[in-house]
Amino acid sequence: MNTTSSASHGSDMRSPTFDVSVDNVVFGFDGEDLQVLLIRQGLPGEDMGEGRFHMAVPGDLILPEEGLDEAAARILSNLTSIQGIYLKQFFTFGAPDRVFDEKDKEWLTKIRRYPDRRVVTVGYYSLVALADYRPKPSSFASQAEWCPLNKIPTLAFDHNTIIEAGLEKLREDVVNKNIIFELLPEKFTLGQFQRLHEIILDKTLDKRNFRKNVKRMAGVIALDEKQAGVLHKPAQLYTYRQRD
Amino acid sequence: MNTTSSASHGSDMRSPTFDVSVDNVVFGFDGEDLQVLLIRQGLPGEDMGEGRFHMAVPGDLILPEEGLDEAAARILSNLTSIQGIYLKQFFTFGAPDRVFDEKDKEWLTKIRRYPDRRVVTVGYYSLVALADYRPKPSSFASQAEWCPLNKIPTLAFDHNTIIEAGLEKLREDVVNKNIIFELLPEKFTLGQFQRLHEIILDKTLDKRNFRKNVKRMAGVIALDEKQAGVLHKPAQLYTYRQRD
DNA sequence: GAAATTGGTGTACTTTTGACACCAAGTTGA
DNA sequence: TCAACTTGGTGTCAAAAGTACACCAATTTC
Repeated sequence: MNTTSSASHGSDMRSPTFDVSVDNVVFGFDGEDLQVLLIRQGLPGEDMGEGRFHMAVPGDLILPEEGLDEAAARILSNLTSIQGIYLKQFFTFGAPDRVFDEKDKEWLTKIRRYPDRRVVTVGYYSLVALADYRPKPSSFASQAEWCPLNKIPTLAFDHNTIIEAGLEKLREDVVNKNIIFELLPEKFTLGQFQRLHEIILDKTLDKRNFRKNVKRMAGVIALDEKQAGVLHKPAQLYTYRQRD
Repeated sequence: MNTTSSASHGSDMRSPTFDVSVDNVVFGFDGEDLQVLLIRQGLPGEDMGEGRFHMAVPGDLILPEEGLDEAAARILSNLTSIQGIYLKQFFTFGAPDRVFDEKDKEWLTKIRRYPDRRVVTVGYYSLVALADYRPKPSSFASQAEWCPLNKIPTLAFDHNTIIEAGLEKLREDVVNKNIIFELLPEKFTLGQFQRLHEIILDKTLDKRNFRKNVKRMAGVIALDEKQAGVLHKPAQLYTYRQRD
């Protein structure tokens, strides 16, 4: 029984040591495509030749006195200028072999005090309306870029898995919670609204049925305003206000 | 920027140290009530006077080479005799002040090598049909007991919060996934089935409408068998087989 | 055999979902 | 200036799902 340990919150003296990180899958919608924010892994001044470094989802070790949500918000505010962005914890990844690629191990050697230490990472996703918020122009932001969902390359660690899981969770939440408006700009057209649904749910929707549902939706308000500067019939603009 | 750290997976040398644990909210249904498995925190031979120790949800630190699911399964198999129980990760709790009660701190001093180390815990829930599986009679199981959902006392750490969150997740999953059968014995009555729904969803359902829905449900099969030894009209038994 | 308890059944109405086709208002460029 | 292109915008019908509702049946206990 000593070797298998207790189920009553530890009655032996083993003491594994872990790092805990937060990885944040930032989804952005520009009215056309759904994109994910990626970071280039490289130190300033380093040779960034093609294929020498992985891209990764933004993330960091949590600080000693920092909560998880707090860490996720910090990581995000280091990259984008605007605060108050929607953040949601969705899954924790703790496989012992999360780090297996040699490039990733090398990278950890450069930036971590204990590069071999096992890291358990808490996955968050964030939602950003790209029309409203732009990446912060800073030394790190210069390494960040938006990547369309269907063009994501092989990433560092298990980050492809993390994005996939985040997207899956986003899908569920779009159906069950009221979060999709976090991806829409303040003023949006019903075309954009429908396109966003279609991308996230990965299926085409009937235009008339979709609009029928929007009419039934609380909080979606038609504005006295139309799109301008588009090369077709301008669409009416709508906005969303949380109902009480 | 040095003090706030990088968002590209750590470009400084801070190295916080954490323990990572798994806490498992085990739900059991006995045909009447929904119950949660609790553990009495105490070492063998210790004074277990009332109020001297907290109860807690079963949990343990994860082992150095162990995955999260694996840890959750180990914790559970140390308490119940049967394997293959449904397990699901639902949320990770990492507030810096998760341990604040003096009794809890004292307890950690007894069982942990580094009792002051911050612990991030990954919450799982499990589903058990009590008619089929019984707690394992072992030195630890003797400290475990089933507690009805509405009679849960003040628990150790943030375990009341963890149970609440687990129940909330269970609720969602009962609606959206096909998991409720994990709580039902192999043979069950429609009365039990409906009662289980009512407890989990916390609302009463119409009997006739409920049964209409069950008929529409794939995988629920009426058996050629009736309840026996009950003090009222015996009910027909049903079973569930996952459809292909 | 009466009382108590849970099991078991159908119908009518409302709401939601899903399928489906055409004209309108702008732009571009021949 | 008009034809071609592109997206915006609209209604109806049928099927499915949800909701409200009341009575008799089978067993046990006393």
